[in-house]
Amino acid sequence: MQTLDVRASLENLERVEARAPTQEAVDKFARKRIELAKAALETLATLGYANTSLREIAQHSQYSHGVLHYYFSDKLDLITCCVSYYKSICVTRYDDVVVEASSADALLDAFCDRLVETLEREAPLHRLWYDLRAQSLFEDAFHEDISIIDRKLEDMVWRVCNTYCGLAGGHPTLSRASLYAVFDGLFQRALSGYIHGDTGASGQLVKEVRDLLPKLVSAA
Amino acid sequence: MQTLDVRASLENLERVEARAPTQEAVDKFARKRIELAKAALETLATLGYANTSLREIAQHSQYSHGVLHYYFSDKLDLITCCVSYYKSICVTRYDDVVVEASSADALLDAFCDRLVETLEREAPLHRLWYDLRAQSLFEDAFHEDISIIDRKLEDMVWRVCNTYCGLAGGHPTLSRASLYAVFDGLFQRALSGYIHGDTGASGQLVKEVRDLLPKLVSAA
DNA sequence: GAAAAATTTGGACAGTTGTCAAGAATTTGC
DNA sequence: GCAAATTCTTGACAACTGTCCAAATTTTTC
Repeated sequence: MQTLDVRASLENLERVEARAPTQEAVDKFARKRIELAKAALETLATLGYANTSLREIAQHSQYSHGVLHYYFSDKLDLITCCVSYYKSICVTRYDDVVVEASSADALLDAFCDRLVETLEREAPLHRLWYDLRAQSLFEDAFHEDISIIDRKLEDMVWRVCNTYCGLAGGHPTLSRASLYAVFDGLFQRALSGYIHGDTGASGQLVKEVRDLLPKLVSAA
Repeated sequence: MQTLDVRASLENLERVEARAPTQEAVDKFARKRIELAKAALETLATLGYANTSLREIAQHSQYSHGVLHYYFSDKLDLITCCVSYYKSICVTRYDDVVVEASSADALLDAFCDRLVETLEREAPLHRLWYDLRAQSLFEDAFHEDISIIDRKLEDMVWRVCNTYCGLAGGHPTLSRASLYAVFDGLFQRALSGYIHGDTGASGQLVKEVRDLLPKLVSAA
């Protein structure tokens, strides 16, 4: 069992004299955790939290079910790791859209393109997000990680809106919370439509956003 | 087993000659279904969809677990019945607020009061709604019922906003979908805060709504 | 290349799940 | 008040759950 050793070295890293090999072992262990979390995320996104068991997760990875308890102390530990990994994927989705924007219209175009792209290509992952966010209303253990991501998503929306308004020569009329709420809500509706076979869902989302965003900038 | 008989009479109601007693039996059967769905809703709201079993539901009712399969064909049938019952509770929450409003300010006051009241008094029920809406992204069987409620909630928000704007001498600047999205999103955030012990969640929600709604009415 | 450590496997466990059925208890119809 | 239909209880079932562990396998270390 390396688990405890690695954990210990994670906490007492400074006091360990043979740094190099231990550090490497820690990294290796952490890398495997991420690899497994990645596989777990795929299964979770396919089946949903309520219908996903550890055995199912293991079956969709290249390992047996026992290995999960070698790298994770329990199911909660695994899910938490999944959420952390998810964070690293999702919160920077629109960053390049923002920095590369040269005009308000160009930003709006790029933003809509990216919205549709992530909606259609990562639909299962998005629905898992909404699933886990709902779970956090019942399981306190999820709350902290989920709410951190929620704030980061709010920041992301804020950057887009604020940059757009700046390029349009004004500033946002709505609060950060309201801006996040409205875009998240529209996206969630489009996701539901897309998942259930409404082929016009993406187009409708773009139409809504194109109609909405210009209204949210104050007169200069 | 009355189940099949009642089902049949539900479908072939017109062709049954002895109307009175059969109809009564049907009603009785339906009433018991609702009674059980009510109890189930409470358990679901407490534990969440993922953590609620039929035995748990039965334990919090006054019946044994076998009775659930007498009144419901399977778990899905029960949940669906719960969702239908939930609909009858939720979609008229703000109706009297709308019809009794005499001025825009009065409507805004009453709306905020009602928001806080339902947030704090029915928090578990609200989190169940978000939970089940997320489930509908994985289980096709849920989708239809959930999306019907979603539309009714959108209508509800629209009535409030439209009435407010009318009293203020204008009309809403945002689409129905955007209006629902933003209020639902703000409410969801407040719900999360309230559930996790943030005592300022209600106040923050009211502050957001009071700031938001006036901005959503066009110049006459 | 042998000893030691790390990693993986597969089975076992106790508990839970949805579902079903036989019989007891209750209500209904006459 | 009795027979029939109903409602309800109880126990059983097979499958599945998270967790743990001993042994097999692989990798690392010297």
